Amino acid sequence: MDKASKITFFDNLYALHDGVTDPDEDECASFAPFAAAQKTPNPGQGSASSSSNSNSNSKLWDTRPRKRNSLKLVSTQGNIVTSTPAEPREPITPAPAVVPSKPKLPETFRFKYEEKTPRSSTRRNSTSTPVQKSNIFADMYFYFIPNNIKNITRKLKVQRAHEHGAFCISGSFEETQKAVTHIIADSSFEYPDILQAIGQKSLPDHIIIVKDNFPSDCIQFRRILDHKQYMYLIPGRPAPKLAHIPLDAISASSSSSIATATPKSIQKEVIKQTPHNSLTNKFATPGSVIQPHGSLDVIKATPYPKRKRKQATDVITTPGPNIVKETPLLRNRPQPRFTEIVKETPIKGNSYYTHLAGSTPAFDDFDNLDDFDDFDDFGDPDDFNTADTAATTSYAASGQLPGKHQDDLDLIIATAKQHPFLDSEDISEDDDRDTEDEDSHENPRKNNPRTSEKIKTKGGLLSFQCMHPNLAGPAKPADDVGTREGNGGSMGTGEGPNERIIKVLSELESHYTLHSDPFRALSYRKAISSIRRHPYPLLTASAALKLPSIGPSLASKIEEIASTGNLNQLDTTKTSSEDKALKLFLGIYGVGPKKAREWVLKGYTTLEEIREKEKLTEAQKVGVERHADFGRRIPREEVREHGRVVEEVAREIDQGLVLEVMGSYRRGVKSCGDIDIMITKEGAEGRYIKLVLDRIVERLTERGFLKAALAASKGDDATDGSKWYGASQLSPDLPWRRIDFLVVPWAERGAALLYFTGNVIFNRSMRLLASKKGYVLNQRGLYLDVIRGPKRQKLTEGTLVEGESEQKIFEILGIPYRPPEERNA
DNA sequence: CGGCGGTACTG
DNA sequence: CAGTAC
DNA sequence: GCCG
Repeated sequence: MDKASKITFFDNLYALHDGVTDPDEDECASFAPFAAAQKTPNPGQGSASSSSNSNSNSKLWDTRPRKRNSLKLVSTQGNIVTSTPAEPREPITPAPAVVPSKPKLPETFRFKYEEKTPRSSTRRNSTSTPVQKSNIFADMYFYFIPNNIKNITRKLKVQRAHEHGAFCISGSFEETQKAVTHIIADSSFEYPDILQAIGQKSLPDHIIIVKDNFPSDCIQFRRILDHKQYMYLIPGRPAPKLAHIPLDAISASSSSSIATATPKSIQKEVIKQTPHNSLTNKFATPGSVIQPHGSLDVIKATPYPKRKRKQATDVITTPGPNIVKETPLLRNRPQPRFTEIVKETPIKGNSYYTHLAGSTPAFDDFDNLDDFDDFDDFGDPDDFNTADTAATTSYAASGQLPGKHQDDLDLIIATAKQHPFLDSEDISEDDDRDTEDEDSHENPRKNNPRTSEKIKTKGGLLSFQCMHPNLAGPAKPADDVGTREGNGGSMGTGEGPNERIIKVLSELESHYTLHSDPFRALSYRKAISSIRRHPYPLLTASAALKLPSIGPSLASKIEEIASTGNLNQLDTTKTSSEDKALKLFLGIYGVGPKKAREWVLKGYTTLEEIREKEKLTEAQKVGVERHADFGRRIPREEVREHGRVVEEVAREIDQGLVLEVMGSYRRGVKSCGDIDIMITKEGAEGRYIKLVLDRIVERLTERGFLKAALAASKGDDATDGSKWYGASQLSPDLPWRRIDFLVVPWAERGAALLYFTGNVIFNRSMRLLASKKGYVLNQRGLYLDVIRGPKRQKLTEGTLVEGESEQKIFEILGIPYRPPEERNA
């Protein structure tokens, strides 16, 4: 069911650093997303700052929204703006051994708040925000480092920690350290930095030091996670003197000796730790121990716990969100030229190759290839999403776009819009143009009269160019600009007013992509695209909020970037080794997010380790062995040669077979990620063709051309979708190549051709177009009247309108035919 | 709160 | 069915 | 993480 699948899906997800909102699984409706609170306006706030004196050096940070709408605290001058208690309050210095009873916080104990985002409340309805969301951090004393809330992100972290029961201490560490149970360090801090920050030579073992993603992870999973997980560890901290204690033992013992929790937390199996562990409890160091499934063992016996358990397990093992620094983004890559000429395929000599071999993922160096094409024409979710973004965003601000990739797509859309057939449709565009807001909304439903006008002016130009295939070609690969290391704050460089923001968000996006949070990554991509189309510098959250695809969370991040030049969350600029490994493993054919993550958690970092220690599926074996090969681009000429060989053999078997090399080759691109070959025959049944495919494969294998099979259609008469994925090699001195055979019924060859020729972005826009007109376009054909039931289930196949001819599909959709070379969106 | 594309093969 | 690929 |  949906619920189930959702849960399992979220199994994959990581607790995010600052996820301002909790994923909010179904069971925990009680945890209102923080964002909601943030949005809520702040009516009477008069007494708030009634604070006063009390210059105790140390205080608790009370970030908790008091009423149900406060927030937006002001950190006037950077330093701890903390609240000052109205009533003078003793510095908190509980005796170490004594468990401090939870102090009641004075009502007036709070930050100063300020109205900051005027329009905010209109955008999202404000959910009521419980003052205390949970109590998982009860009796924990957090000392944040840096110990201030200058940074909005940190501010939020403090706030959230507090909302979940933690005491967040500010002020001199010296004075408060007896109370401190946890040091929450900014991810950019290493152990020495921390010592320096608090002015200590060393730290007692009982104080837990974790990275600042720890609290948010705990909150997300509503458990105190094991702080010893690598993603929370602070680099450089000396190993504890105590011998390492097996987790099992610990969790066992701890689960029984756990302190009580609030009813709610019990319900949620939140295990609480006792504070001030040290003396009495040396082994069961708080946090260290607490395994989420302390209580899971109980559950184990119940019928359904499988999922639960799994989830819990995942929780423990979830690697922290580490930011990947460089990741080539599609949009930054140079646009391919569509010249047929293949001049010396640019294989950056051996360096590229060896680079790959040297355990760096193949995808790293795409920017270096002077001809770039999407690595994976159809499978890459990124491409998909990018396409989506572009497809739905249209022409806006064409002028400002110095040849970005989306231009092409915009063209398609613009073209479509201009087409007579579509004119009557609701092809909307954006809303008013009064503000700086240059954007079009994604799914606007209104038919703005001015729209057509705009299309004519702006779109007119586009549509003109649309007639000229190579529009996007000359685009200057703007990769240098703004990509430079430039630490400088607002380094605008010629590119755009918000390059810095875009760059930072891009890093986050690739981070989430790497860590298998595809939809969050999608949101980032959309946001980036939106920002990119915004011709003015974004300075405040409220301004950013006005852009489409930018919500509260991103808006606050944008403001932070605009003001500080970067994002605290990103400070970890250094790509962690875990991330590198993750990336490496994800690059292996047959290895996806699950496996890659599992392996990383096991501590593997190289292919060799995997090869030796892991049991692999057949495909994965090939993937590991040929990792370097598969990572390499295939020169167009070589693709052609592969095609030739296959065709030759095919013809020996049946003269009537029709073969076509699809994919990026068909689009005329100079180097391809793989080889896609369609096999069909007029009047032939699917079953026959399938038999033929088997024979072809057989022969090619004998011949030594095909080296390995990765996946193949089931023997039975797979009417359609008969396919064969594998590897081929032209000659012993060349790399193995990924090659796909696709058996297609004659009647569907047009749709198949269209679909498998791509590129993804183009496909996307075609689909979008089709759906706007009430069609469904897929790899089998163009359908009309596909009826979907409630649960998005297809009730009716719909009637096939066209599948044989690409041209006709274009025709029916009402757009001019575009030869493959012009489909490089 | 659910959707974010839709389908097929492997184990 | 989950994981992966296209 | 955003949108309808």
